[in-house]
Amino acid sequence: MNIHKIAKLANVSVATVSRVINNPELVKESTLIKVKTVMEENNYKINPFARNLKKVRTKNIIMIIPNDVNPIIFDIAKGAEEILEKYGYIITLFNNRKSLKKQEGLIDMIHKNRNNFFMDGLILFGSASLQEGYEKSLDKLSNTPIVVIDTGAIDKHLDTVYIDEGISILLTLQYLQKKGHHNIGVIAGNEDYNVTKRRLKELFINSEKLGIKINEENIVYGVYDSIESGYNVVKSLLTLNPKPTVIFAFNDLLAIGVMKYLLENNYKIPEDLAVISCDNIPMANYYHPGITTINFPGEEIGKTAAQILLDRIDNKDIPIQKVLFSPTLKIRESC
Amino acid sequence: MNIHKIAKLANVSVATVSRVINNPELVKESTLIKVKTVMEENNYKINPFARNLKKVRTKNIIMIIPNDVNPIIFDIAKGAEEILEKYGYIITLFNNRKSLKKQEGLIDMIHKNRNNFFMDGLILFGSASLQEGYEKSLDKLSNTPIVVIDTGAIDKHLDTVYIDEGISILLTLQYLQKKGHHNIGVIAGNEDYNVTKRRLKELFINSEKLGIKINEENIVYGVYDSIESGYNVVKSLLTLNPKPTVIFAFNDLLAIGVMKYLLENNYKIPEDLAVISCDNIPMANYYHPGITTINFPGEEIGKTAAQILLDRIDNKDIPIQKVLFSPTLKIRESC
DNA sequence: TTGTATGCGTTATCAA
DNA sequence: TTGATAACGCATACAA
Repeated sequence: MNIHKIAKLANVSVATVSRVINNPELVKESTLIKVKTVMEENNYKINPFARNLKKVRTKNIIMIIPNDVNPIIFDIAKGAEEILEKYGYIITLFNNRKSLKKQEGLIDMIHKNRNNFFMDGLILFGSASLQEGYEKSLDKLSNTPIVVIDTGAIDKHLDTVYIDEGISILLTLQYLQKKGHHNIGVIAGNEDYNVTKRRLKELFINSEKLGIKINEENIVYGVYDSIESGYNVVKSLLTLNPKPTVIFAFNDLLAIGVMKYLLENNYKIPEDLAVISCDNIPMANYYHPGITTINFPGEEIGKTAAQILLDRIDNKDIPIQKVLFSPTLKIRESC
Repeated sequence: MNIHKIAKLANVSVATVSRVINNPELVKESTLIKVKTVMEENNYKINPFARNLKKVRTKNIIMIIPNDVNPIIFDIAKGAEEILEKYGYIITLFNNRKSLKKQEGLIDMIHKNRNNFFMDGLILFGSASLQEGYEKSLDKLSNTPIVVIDTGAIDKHLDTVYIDEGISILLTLQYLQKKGHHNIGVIAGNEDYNVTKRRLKELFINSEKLGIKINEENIVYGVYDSIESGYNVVKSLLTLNPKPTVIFAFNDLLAIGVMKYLLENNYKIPEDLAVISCDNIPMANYYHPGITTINFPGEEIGKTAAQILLDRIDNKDIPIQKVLFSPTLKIRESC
């Protein structure tokens, strides 16, 4: 069923049918009703391929997320939605697990997939998980409006909502110092992620600044989306001498793995060993004991990203925007 | 930059350029190289709108998920991926939070969005969350191959991979009986979900069969994706007289909310009060104590769904397939 | 091995 | 207020 058949059935021209769809105010009431009835009766649906061949806005925003675990994503999506829906856009979360499994660069995945998806713009969550050299891949997407939500380094060429990891680390270290912890065990996430490198760099800078010493051997690496890795890698930190008095995990999932191991082995948290981390996922509140963790203002971040994207869609020539968000520390029982 | 310009620049016809893209084996080596070079130099990208106007297979499968929480989804997706990727398909998780917020029927959302996305088929997870009357909406999608993964009632008209809730409930009750529990508190999920109705029905059938009495007042309702609701609604069960000796939550998130409340209030689990639930999300293993829960064979389910979908894409006229999967009980410390 | 011509379903321009 | 028709970019049957 296409526009021609509808036209024939309604005894009008294709142009009139098109007007009924796109500019109904230009069509006489009676023909409008007639055509609409025919469309209804025949369950006519517009063909987006043909339509977009004429370069009409799709009103679709796609948000690419690098993994299926970190729940801050949904807060961000919620915030972005709130803004975008005012302008008639639909936001769709797009999560290609396959590309992750294959260690394919995120951007290359987008590039490949964009041929298969309509969109007016892209919110790209987590250059954090992008491999080195992704900037080159990004060029392929030259004409697509993109906003990056980034916990790693600031990219020069793109609009970016940036989460200040320096503050995360500083807040954590200051709090630990205040609590009297001098010996910190660190469980970082995937070694090759920008966010990991960035946090470690900030860790060195800020610990030096505060006069806290963190030995190389006190740092181990887990996998961000694997609770199990937290469970496993903490063991090596417990063999250190002197033993750390607190474990700083780079996200809540790692922290949960750590705590499970500690609880199973009859450690009291935080008395025997404290735990602190980043993300403030809902589970951080409902684990027992509750997890002290860095909170990122997800909804605000989403709203800002959406606004910037709309600006960019509206006018490709405005200057690049960078917005910085600062996290806060959510204190619970684990530390 | 389009196929015509490339043709002109390379001094060949559009047909040849098209062949370079789609049937390179039909093109002479030297022209192939020449055309490819020109395409490269001009950063030529195929226009998917024009291409799909010609009804080419997109090799895209979309999996619609009803909410962003239940992690079994990712197991299923993993299984489905494994099969689909053999045939060159890409599976994409598609999660439209907006439609959920608005309580819009899931199918209506798909219908609206399908105009904006290319796909050869659809894996529809959870008629569980579909509202009554969704079958009518489904008709709109008449021509799209669909496989439903369903924990609720079997739909007559669609290929379905079905999870046997009768067995889930039976296994749970048998285990509780064996452990000597006669007074069971039940925390069901959203009252209007098919999966909830189905489980409650099975609960009545099987408890009767086993001679276990479950009073109406022992059943309260939470919200599947809200840990907090589990935390809150368990309170009323604790005021019952006699007090239940075990809480049966309809999913792990609810169970975690329950356990958080119990642990905060110095209940010993399972000595003072046991907890059992459904889903076996990773966190069920890493909560402390570990949660005894019903395990669904997610990967197997995904593989089966993918295979059925491929069959359907291949031949629209084969009879409807129904496959039933049985869950198992994963015993940990909470019960 | 390559080229010509046509159709895919829609929108937009122009004329009536 | 409506209609005829030319694009849009690509794939393909047919011809050469």
